[in-house]
This record gives sequence, C-alpha cells and structure tokens, in this order.
Amino acid sequence: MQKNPEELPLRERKKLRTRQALVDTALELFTARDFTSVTLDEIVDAVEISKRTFFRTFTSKEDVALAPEKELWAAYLTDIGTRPLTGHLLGACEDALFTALEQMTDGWERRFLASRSLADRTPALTAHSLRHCSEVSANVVRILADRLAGQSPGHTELRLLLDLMLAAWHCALEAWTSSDAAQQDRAALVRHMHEAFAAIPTVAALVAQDR
Amino acid sequence: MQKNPEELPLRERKKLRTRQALVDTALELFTARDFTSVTLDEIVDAVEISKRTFFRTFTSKEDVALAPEKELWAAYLTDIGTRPLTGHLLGACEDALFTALEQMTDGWERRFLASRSLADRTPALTAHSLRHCSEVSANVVRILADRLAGQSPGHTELRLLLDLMLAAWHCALEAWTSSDAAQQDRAALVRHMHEAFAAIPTVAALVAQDR
DNA sequence: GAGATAGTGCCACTGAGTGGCGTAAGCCTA
DNA sequence: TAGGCTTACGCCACTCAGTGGCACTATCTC
Repeated sequence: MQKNPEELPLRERKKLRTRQALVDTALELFTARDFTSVTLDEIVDAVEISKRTFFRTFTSKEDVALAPEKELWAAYLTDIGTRPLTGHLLGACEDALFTALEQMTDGWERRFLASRSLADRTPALTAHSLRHCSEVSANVVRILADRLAGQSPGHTELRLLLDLMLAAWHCALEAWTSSDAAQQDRAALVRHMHEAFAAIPTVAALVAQDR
Repeated sequence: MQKNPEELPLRERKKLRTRQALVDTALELFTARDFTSVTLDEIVDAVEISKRTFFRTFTSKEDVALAPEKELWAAYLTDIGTRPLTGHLLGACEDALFTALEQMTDGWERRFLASRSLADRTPALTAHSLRHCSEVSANVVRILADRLAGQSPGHTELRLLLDLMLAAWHCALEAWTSSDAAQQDRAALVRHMHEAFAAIPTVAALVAQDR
C-alpha cells in the first residue's frame, strides 16, 4: 500500500520536487539546444541546487535525460512480477508493457517524447538507454524463470522472446517519434505498439519455413 | 583486392603497429586491474605515445577496449553486402556471422575474450557495445532492405529477424565467456552459437502457438 | 635533396564526476 | 517548543576523459 505524496514527510516531498524540476528543466534545455552542448552547471543553476546534489539524485547527465524511460520500465518490472502467467507468454509480456504505460502519470508522454527524440540523435543517450533496456530484460528473464520454475521455456528461449518484444517496442518507438506532432500522444504510441507486435508472428512464420 | 600489410606505405604500417600495440596493452592493463581504474595516461605511457595520438586512433577509452568486437562486425557488414540471398534469410544472416568469425586473424579470440569479459562486468563497456551492435543492426537492415528491394519482408520484420539473431549471439557469448578457460577457443564459440541459433525456431514455435 | 603532406607531441582548457567536511534543514522526544 | 539527532545540502578541491591549437618531425613525391 503506497502513501499519498501529500502524506510523505516534507523532506521526501522536497526531494521529489527537485527531482521533477531537474527532469523538466534538463529536458527543456536539451531539447532547446543539444544534449552535449548543455552543461551540467547550466541545469544545476537553473534549478538552483549544487552540482553535488544533482549527483545524489541522478547517477549521470544521461540518467536525468532518460528518467521517463526508467520510470516506465520500473512499472513494467513490478507488473511482470505479479501478473498471472497462464497461457500465452509473449502475450503476457506485451500486456505488461501496455499496463505499465497506463500507469504513467499525466504529462509523462511529453517528457518521454522529448527524452526519446534526444536519445535518437545522441549517441551517449542511445548507449545508456540500450544498457538500461538490457538490464531490465535480464531482470525480467530472471523473474519469469523463477516464477515458471523450470516447467517451461529455458533461459535462452525466454531471453529471445523478451528481446523479440523489445525489438518490436523499439520499432514502435521509432515510428512514434518520427510521426508528426499531432500524432504523438499516448494512444498513438499504443497503436504503433500493436502494429509492431503484430509483426512478431510474421517473423516467427518466416523463421519456421524452410526448416 | 586487398594489399598485403608489407606493401603498405611505412606511415600506414606504423599506424597499424601503434594501433595494435594500444589494443594489446590496453586489454592487458584492463584485465589485470579494472577498466575504470586504469587511466588513459597509463596506457599511453606504456605504448609511449601522446594522449593526443590515442584520440586520433580511437574515439574513446571504451573504443579501444571493444576493438576486437568492432573488427568482427566490420567483417560481418562486408560479408552481408555481397552474400547471395537465395532461400532462408535468417540462415544467411547466421552464416555471415560464421564467415566473419573465420576471417578474424590469429590471436583474435584471445583479445575478443578479454574484451567480452571486461564488457560483461563494466557498465560503460556494456553500453558502448550495445550501441555499436544496434548501429550495425541498423546498417544491416538498410543493406538487406536495399538488396531485397521491397519484394520481401518489410523493414520492421527485417529488424526483428536481425535482433533475434543478435539476441542468440549474445546468449552464445554469455555461455562462452562463462565457460572454463580450456573451452574458450573459437571452435567452442562456434558450438555455443549453433546451440543458441537452434533456440530461434523453438521460440518461433512458441510464438506461433496460441495465436 | 627540397618541398609538400601527412602524423605526432605538447600545452592549456572544458566539463563530468567524486571525496570530504562543515552547516542547515527536517525530524523526534519530552 | 526546545533539545539533540539524523539526513541532506552546499562548497571546495581534485581526478580524469576528451578537445583545440600550434610547433615540429617524419614520410612521401618528384
């Protein structure tokens, strides 16, 4: 059971507030100019905190830029840990992503879009994003292997399944970020995800033939 | 048609020599201690070149540590650009990887093993490695889409196929690097690759059922 | 051998990230 | 509501990766 934000001690509320302020202004500055050309000092000055405090809140300059993405995957991990796993496994993995998406608060998609657009054109962000994704994937495989307790697909197969979904997810993201601004809301992202996920059985069929 | 190294101008030979020396000593130092704790100055002093020259040869500290991997993927790209694409597409992609592997010179597997072991336990290297992989993947998709000229699977499907193979490749690598030292030669890697690639049809079947 | 054309070394600089310590703000008990 | 207690913050100095500029030296070409 989670407490309301209002009921958190003042200290925690302040931390969350500065955290959010950092994400907002950082994404704003990065979007207005460029990830690399914006210095940490600028961000820190804008939010009026010390650089030292920044690194107590985020692990790196990249970390703050990818905050929305990490938020999503954190929700994904908690969902995949509790979701019933009867029936189609890939379907469960996909559904967990839709559910995680729904749990994001208002305004998340704006930040996420900014974050993704930056990541697409900034090598350092691409790298960090991919690493985070692979860490999540490894965690999911561990969780699923644990929950399914040996009765089902092996470690390797689970990982391939996950990576297949992630590949589709990235395709959907690419389509979303490169579409025109009017079509960059959450519903549109969901549509792109459905389209991309639909390609998975096609590929499966492609692999299965000629064998 | 490639010239022999002996027939290259002296300047080029020297560059190649320092490049190789950098990779060797860097991997040695990183392996003996740790990627992060070894400074660039140490490497540069050991090879007796200036830091400035280092950055004319490699783009970053990570770059030199991942040199063996990049070598492999460069060979992969040239192969996939010329290989006949009749029949099974996934098979062609897999075969290109075996071919690229065969083209690596003697001693490559030692360096590659060191590089991979480091990457497995160094977040910064993991990130760079994944980014490079995704760049290669994007290139391969572009090349294949170009060569197949619309008659065959779409952009999305190609990408899923590639990422599926890459996922299997990473599984094979993981098995290889975590096996005991006596089993870490190139033949063993090939065996792990065959095993991992064999999981792909299994996953395809898993996806196809319940649909 | 002389002039053109690289590649190299050196130096100063920026900017990310860290350790340490004093201080202030929020917290808890009486 | 005053006291100590804990936790976070600011500040300072530092390391290290990476870059720009310029003088210098080695290689190539004729």
